[in-house]
Amino acid sequence: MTAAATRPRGRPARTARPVEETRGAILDAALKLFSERGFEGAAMREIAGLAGVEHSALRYHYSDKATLWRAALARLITDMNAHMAAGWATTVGQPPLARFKATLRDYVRYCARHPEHARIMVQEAMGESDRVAWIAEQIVGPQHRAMARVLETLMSQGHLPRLPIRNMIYMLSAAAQSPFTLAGEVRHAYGVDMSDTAEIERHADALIALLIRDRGGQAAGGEAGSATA
Amino acid sequence: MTAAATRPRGRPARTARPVEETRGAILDAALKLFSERGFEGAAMREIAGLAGVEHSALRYHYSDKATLWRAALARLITDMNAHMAAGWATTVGQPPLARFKATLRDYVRYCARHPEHARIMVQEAMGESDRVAWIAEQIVGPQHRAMARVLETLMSQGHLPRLPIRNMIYMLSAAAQSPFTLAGEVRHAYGVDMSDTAEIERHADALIALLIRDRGGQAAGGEAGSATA
DNA sequence: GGTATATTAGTCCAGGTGGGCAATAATCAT
DNA sequence: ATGATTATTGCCCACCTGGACTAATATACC
Repeated sequence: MTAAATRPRGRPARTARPVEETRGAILDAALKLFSERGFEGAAMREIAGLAGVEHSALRYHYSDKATLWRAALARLITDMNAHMAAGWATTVGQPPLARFKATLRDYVRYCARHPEHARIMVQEAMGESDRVAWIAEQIVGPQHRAMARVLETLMSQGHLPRLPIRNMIYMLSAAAQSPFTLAGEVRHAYGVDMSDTAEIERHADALIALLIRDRGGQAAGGEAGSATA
Repeated sequence: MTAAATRPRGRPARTARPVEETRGAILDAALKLFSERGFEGAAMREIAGLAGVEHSALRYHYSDKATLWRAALARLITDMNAHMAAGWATTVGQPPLARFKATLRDYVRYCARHPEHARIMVQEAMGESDRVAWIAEQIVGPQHRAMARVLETLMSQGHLPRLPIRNMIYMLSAAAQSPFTLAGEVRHAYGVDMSDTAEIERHADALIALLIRDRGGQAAGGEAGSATA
């Protein structure tokens, strides 16, 4: 793992590895280990090793462990916003219900590719650390405000069951994330690899069928599977 | 905190504190800290302090950190099985759909009172530790087998949308647990205390309304709130 | 060329970690 | 009474932790 230790000392040649790449590698490693072991469980030295740097480099780029954590999460949400915005752009012109379905499918795909996201949320959502407050303010707040508007519209049109918005949001996101957040459990219990494309699309189908009430009645699972794989 | 440190050495007098009580306190503390900080993040000494013992006592009763973890989880599922079985017994004689609804409500109540449960599942479901395998075999397997039978019956009767069972199970449990697992986030983002009884019942109502399709059409939220608070 | 700066590697430290082991006191079996 | 068992604390260890600090060196700027 300590793939470093061979690089010469001093500032590297401009051709060697651009700073952004180093920073990116560090954030990737941080995200992976924070999500697997939690904030306290993840060791700076291990993050450094996974990123191919010496542990002092972490403290050069990010002064603190807490700062590193915040940077890693900030990049995560930047990536998510980009992903969701891109998906949203491809459905422009379609009717609202179709756009919502497509967005749900897109969100499931995001959850499948970034299971760290939900895992970190769960890990931090307890203790009294100021990280919870940071998450609630920076991530949850804006996200939920945006969702609430869409959900209310769809409820009033009868496409979604009329439920308290907050409960709906939590149920919806949890249902989307669950088998990917628990991918290790699924693998052990069922021998199924949730990163498989077919499994991802099947879960998206299931989520849509569970939520959407179109044609005034049961939405059997059949109509899905349409989107590009 | 370290409420111990004053107790004299040697075996305590029979009147002091029965062994079972000590063991129970240790398991309580372990569960709390494992769920808050993860396996690596939770320190044996801190668990001991919370339980009011010296850290060597942990290694006397449970030889290993891993053994302690397993003991804590074993007691957790014992408690859950007892809780669910008790609830199940109170609905004997009622029609299957009513029993299912009551069980859902009961499960939501359990999730609210034991948020550590789901949190530990998420925390462990990743890494390559043998704890995942243990969970999958000891907990997830039996639980899902039991649920699958019930869900299939209800699907064939049209009370639930017909979806792949596995996806249904993961969506259902996640939707039930979510706001309690993330209680800290909810508190910061909405200022709402999810351990409040009214909130618990409201979430149970929402879950039931989301899942159940009775009368062949939309199940609006109204019909719930019936059960005892 | 010289100087400042950016970025790395490596060393050190005080404190915490899980685990090993002996000491001690209450209880139990004989 | 005595010796074994049980339940507990106290202390030791090698190792790991986050962070502070130093040395080294390639680039950028003058």
